[in-house]
Order: sequence, then C-alpha cells, then structure tokens
Amino acid sequence: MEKQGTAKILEEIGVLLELNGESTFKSRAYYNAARTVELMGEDELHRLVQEDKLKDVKGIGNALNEKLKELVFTGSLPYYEELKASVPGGLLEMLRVPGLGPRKVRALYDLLEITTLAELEYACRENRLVNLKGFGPKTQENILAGIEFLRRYEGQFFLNEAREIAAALLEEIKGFSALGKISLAGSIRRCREIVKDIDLVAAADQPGRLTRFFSELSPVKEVIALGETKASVQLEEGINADLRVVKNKEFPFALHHFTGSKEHNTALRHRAKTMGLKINEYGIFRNGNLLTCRNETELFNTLNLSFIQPELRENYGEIEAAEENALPALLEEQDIKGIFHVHTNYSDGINTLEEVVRYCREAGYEYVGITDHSQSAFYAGGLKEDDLARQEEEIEALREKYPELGIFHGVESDIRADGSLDYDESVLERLDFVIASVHSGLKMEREKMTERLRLALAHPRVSMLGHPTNRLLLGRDSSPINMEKVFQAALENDVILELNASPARLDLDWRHLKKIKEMGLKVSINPDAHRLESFRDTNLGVAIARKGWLEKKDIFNTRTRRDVEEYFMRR
DNA sequence: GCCGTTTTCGGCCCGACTGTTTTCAGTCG
Repeated sequence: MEKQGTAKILEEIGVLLELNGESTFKSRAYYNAARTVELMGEDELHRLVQEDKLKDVKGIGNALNEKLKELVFTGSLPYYEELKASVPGGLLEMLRVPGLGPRKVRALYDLLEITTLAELEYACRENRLVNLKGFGPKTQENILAGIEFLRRYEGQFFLNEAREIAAALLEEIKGFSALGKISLAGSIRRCREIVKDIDLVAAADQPGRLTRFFSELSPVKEVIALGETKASVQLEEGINADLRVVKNKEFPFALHHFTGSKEHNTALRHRAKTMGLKINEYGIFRNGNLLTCRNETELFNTLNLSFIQPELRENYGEIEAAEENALPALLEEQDIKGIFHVHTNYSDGINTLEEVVRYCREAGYEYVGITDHSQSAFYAGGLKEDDLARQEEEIEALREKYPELGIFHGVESDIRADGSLDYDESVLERLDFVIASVHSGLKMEREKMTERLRLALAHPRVSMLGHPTNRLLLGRDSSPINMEKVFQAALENDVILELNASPARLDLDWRHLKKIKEMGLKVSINPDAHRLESFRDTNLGVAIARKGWLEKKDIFNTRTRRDVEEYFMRR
C-alpha cells in the first residue's frame, strides 16, 4: 500500500480509538505516526520496511512497526477492520459537526443510542440533549446549527429552509427599480419536500441590468454564471439560485417552463403537438405565430385545460384531470381549525401546557390535542400512568380557565415490537384520543413491521397512526412496510392517518396521498410540535397535502370543535 | 500507542473558549 493510503488508515484508527473511549495518548500516537508517514519521501516507507528500520523512526514503536509492516506488505490490516466494525459508521459522520468531538459523539451513542447524523438532528429537535449529562440547551442549539451547516454544503435542503432563503432573496430582488414581474419557480414552487436550488423567473425591459443587480446582492457568495438573460449564483447559505429574465409577453411561458416538472412539461409538449401547436419557454406557437397569453391560466386554457396548481405538476394525472375540469379544490392554510400531536414539558417539549394552550387560543385555533410520549419512550421522558393522571388534572383546570379552546387529552403511545401499546386499556380509555407511533425497532423485516402496524391499528383505543413510514428526510429511509395493507387496516378500523408536518419527516409521503384519498381515508395534518415555533410547520403539511391532491374534506383537523368532539366520543 | 529512563512505569503541548457545572470537560486551532 502507498504511503498516502497508509497514513489515512493510521489517522482513522486514531479517530476510532477515541470514539471507543481509549486513551487520547494512544490515539495521538496513531495521529503522530500518520503525520510521520505522510512526510516521508516517496519510497521511504517501503525502504524502511524492507530494511526493517521502521522502528528507528521516532514515534514508531513495536506495535506500530508490526502494523505498518502488515499494511505495506499485504495492503490490509485486520486490527483496523475489526476496529471499524466495532463502531457504527454514522459516528464518523457525526464528528464532522463543528463542536462535536469523539467524547461527545461517544456519549450520544452510549446514552441515546444515536448512530447517524439524521438521528442526532431529530434528537436535538425533540430536546433529548437538554438534560443529558455534559450537554445542555446551548450545546443542542450549536449541534443543530452545525448539522444545518453540513447539509447546506451537501446541496440538499428541506423545503421550509429553501422557502425561507428564497423569500428573503425575492425581497432583495424587488429592490430593482425596473422590475416588471418576478416569481419563484422550480421545485420550491412545486413544493417538493427536498430542494436543490432556487429557481426564479423575471420579466424586465433591461434584462442585463437585472442579472447584474442580482449577481451583486448581499446574500450572493459566488457568481457561477452571468449573462444578459440568465444568472447563476451560490448564496451564503450554500444553496444555488438561478434567475432567468424574459420579455414581459414571454413571462407566463417561462414561468410555466421553469416551474416544471420535466415530466409535466414533456407531457404538455406532447399534448400541444397533437393539437398542432408548439410550446416552449417563450410561448405557444401555431405555425410559428405566438398565441398570446397573459398568465398561466390562459396558457393552460389555450391547451384546453383548466389551470393546474404548481404543486400538482408532476404528471401524476393532473393533465387528464384538467382536461375533464376535474382537478381538486385544494386545501388552504386557513381551512385548518385545530392542531393535534403537541408535546409539552411533561415529556420532551419545551413549553408548559398552559403556554401551549394560550398560544393556540391566540393563534385562533378552535382546539388542540396534547400528546406527550408514553412510558416506554424513556429517552423522551415518556409519561408514567401517574404523570398522565397529573396531566389530566391540569388540563381539566385549563379547560375551566380557557373554555373557548377545546383541549383534547391524548398520548403518543409507542407501538411496541409486538404491535401492542404500552399502557393498559384502563389507562387509555380515560383519554380523549391516542396517536400510535413507532419509535424504535425501525428496521424490522417487512412482513413483521406491517403486522405490527396492523395490530396497532386494530386496537380499539387508537385514533391516529403517527408518522406512518418513520422516514427522516435526507437521513433515514422509510421502514419496510406494505403500505397498502396498512391503509386497508386504517380503513377497516376507522383510524386517521397522520401527515406529520415536521420538515424532516413530511410523513406520509405526498405520493401516497392520492391513493389514500381515493380509499376514503382521513388525514390529520399534525405539527408534532416540541416548541411553539413548530406550530407553523402545519403550513408545510398543508403544502404537502395540496401536492397530494387533498381537499378540505379529506383533512380531519379542518373539522369544527364540535365535530371532533363527536368523533372522539363515538370511539 | 511511544518514550526514556529514576530499567518498569509515569508522562505525553497547551491556551482560549464554550458550556456546563460549581471546578471542569471537551473542542478547536
């Protein structure tokens, strides 16, 4: 093995030793040896090994001598392989978070069984680090910021992050004096859950001046390309932004074109062709003559289609539906009347029960459903039966104090490996509702996991299934589950499916929603809030629901307080 | 792990800084 590869392995052994809690001096010996090898001449390592003189080198003793000989001669080192196998791979990734070193990573693994960056981020969001020995609120915040930093430079962003960055950028561009029109386009406009860049389309009389103005804005870190009608930049946050400038009369066509998706555009071009038309980013043409459209609605109408909302443009049947004027009247943010799945400081939420209640009252909600973690979620400070009783008393008092808000007392009960819940029937029946969720044992075999969920859904006290696939965006795949069977079980047992609106989950996936709607299932858009600010994640859930064709009638928490009370009463 | 002997085991670079903890541990450069 060459010296470069050898040095890298020594370096990694040092890291692994630290993660394993070995003496820092031991790992330092490996770091030093790595440096020494790196600084050797091209053939020096080989020569020293051949002549058996490695031991004379300062910093290399018996142990390192033997290991280096093995590496150089055979190209491998069982000691290294074993060490690597003893440490979950994700721990090395976690070390890349600024402020996290081997000791803390090790502690997170030992105390919270965190093995990946995604799990770490989620643990932070659920405040699991706040009361951990050696950690605290500030560390948790720093780690979250560090993870965000890492992800940004990997070029993939949660929808909510990209939206916020894009909104700020849009405001800056509006400072351009001769701006005609401007709009977000691309995957943000289509509300994809993961976004790679920010697409903007503008109309202006002097496009070159606008692209230059854009390239000189304060959030711009680097100009990738700058021309008369197009500019491409990287922003400080690490995300790329593309601006395309067209003439005013071309704007609707460019907006449509750059909103996509590619699949939708392809299908639409095909349709235009069969109508004897041609469509591109500059217009719709018949025999080379532009057919004028003032906006996207007229564009679609020209193709004998009703207006298709940007969220639906994935070639998932929207063109056929638009042809028959059968597109759904999509859910609106203001349709949401109340919130379920809220954590308080009884378990791992930040806020007190009363703070949550007052917030919901002031936000104009008709009701809120409190669901802290159940007892087997010890990592989250899950509630024992006594705690639940204590919470019930406090809720009762708050109901008297704030009668205008409906307060439903529930619990987010862990679904255990065998599909059972972790309270007795007698405990559960005192609650208004129960969300059942899987939090551990996520990698069960597909048939077993499906059966586990099916059993939970059949439990008479379960009213909702929480984050059905258990995925974490940009970090953890969905558990292996036969979703068709789960949906069927939900239907048979009249259980509501959660659309978890946490930006890292957005679970259910929008690709499932159309099917769910066709089956007549009910969906509840739940923020899974652990702090007051997270209530606004609900709007992210609304965006995903829209993307999945859902209407007001499909969403449980668009119902009035009275309707919800009746529904829970019946169960 | 290595080194340097006090030849068998104790010391190994360190200061600033942060966040935690209440005197210090961990990270960074």
